[in-house]
Amino acid sequence: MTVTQAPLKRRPRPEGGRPPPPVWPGGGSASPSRPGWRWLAQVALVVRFEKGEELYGDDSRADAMFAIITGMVKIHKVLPDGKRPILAFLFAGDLLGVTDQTTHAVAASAGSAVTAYRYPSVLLERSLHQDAFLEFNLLIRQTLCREVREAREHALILRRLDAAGRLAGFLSRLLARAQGMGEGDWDLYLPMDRSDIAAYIGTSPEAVSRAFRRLADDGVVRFRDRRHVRITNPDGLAALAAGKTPR
Amino acid sequence: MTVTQAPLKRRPRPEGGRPPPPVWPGGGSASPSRPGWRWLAQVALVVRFEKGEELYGDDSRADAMFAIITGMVKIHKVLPDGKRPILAFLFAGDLLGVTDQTTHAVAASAGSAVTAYRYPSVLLERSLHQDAFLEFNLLIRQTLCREVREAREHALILRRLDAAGRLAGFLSRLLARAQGMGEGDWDLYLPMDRSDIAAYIGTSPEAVSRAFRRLADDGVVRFRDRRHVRITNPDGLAALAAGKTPR
DNA sequence: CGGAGGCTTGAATCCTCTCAATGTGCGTGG
DNA sequence: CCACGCACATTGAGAGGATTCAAGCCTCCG
Repeated sequence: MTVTQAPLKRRPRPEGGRPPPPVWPGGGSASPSRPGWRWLAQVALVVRFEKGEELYGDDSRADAMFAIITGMVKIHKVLPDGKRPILAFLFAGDLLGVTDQTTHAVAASAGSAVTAYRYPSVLLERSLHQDAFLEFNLLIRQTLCREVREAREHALILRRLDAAGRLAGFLSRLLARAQGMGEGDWDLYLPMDRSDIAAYIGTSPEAVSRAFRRLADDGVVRFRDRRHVRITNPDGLAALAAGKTPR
Repeated sequence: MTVTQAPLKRRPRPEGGRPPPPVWPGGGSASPSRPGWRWLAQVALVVRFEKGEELYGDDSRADAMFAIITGMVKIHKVLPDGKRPILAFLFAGDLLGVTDQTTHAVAASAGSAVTAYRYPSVLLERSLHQDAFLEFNLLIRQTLCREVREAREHALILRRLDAAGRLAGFLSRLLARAQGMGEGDWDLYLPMDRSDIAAYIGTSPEAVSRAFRRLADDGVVRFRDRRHVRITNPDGLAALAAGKTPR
């Protein structure tokens, strides 16, 4: 982790990254036009992580939370056999590290180069008063509710047994998120590689490859290159995602 | 839903149910000895649901939250094909219906006869002041954090491909919960039937049956009857649950 | 231009799912 | 008190899809 700078009077404007679009930390994908958590900036440090670096580890002390400015973060667990199943992908604008325990139950690592605000809990507790406290609680609640929703959608994806269906569900969520943020219509950038997708939808990279091929053969998607996919048949994707072949 | 009574000056003491033990609504399995949310009782109605009745439906208005006094509640989603995958089981002491949206994203229905406190959001908003508001936020945060943790554990269970492993994971969580509440050591009561378990671990009732048989044959568990199981080899169960055959 | 890593494809094996039928337990009614 | 019936639970057989191991291909970067 690299501490790039301490915030001065104003939040610095992040330079526009290309694939993952920068967004103000607001805790939600739906509302970049939040009242603004200016008070949060008082205790924020801007930090940078290289791809693969850990923001925090499994069972590490929960001494800070983060707001992603640019980049992609993977939430994962480390299993006794060395597997690292991915439980969530987080992007610009997302908050992570929120808990009510003294230790994180999962690990977070940078899926790409990541810049983020870091909010040490100690400083947060000290600096929160009155209105700020109220807004903070609102923010936390929104963040946690979103985490619950996303975890449940993830569970619904994982229930499916056919890899194509799971992949379709995954793409649907990525698409919904991108469109919710005013992104380009049907063009999707995949910030993660095949094995990350596999670790998220609970299958092997080979199965992901085959599922992509199937979707492409069915005319549901079309690849520009390995990381850029265009949804050519949204209804077909939705049908697959909705559970044509659920368990 | 049946409104049994409006709370008077004190929270009524629920008569001791046998299989599912009654617990004060405290929002967590770990802390029945919470400071007590006495102020919550001001707006609470005690309601009763028969087995199968819905506490709230998919996409219904989020106009109240509940605290379970006795019984078991299933959180599920209704899929277009009629399937009703179960996302969570909730028991005495659990809070449900917490959200930051105007509508629930999932449905909740009684898995057994259920008595619960019902807290209409309108009344909650009106009656929360100062200290109560602070405690309320704490309660909400704890509840949501727990939901996130449980949803993630659920996802980890769903990742596994062998039915025995998934069932072991499910039993482990049930056991941890029971023991966390000071329950009998290694005897487990299953408040749900086989198809509910199947709907939760993402498989068919037949597979659940076969997985149970396998666990029994391996000497990991032993059935007294269909609903009472004794963990005869906790280490073996943990080994299976931890991922002997993960994906 | 060369190498390394990621991605894709191929073939054999295993497991689960589905469809059916049988067995068990509980509640009801006679 | 006993017998019946319904719902749940278990068991069986066949087919389909996924996982695994292994090898070849492509792309990107140095």
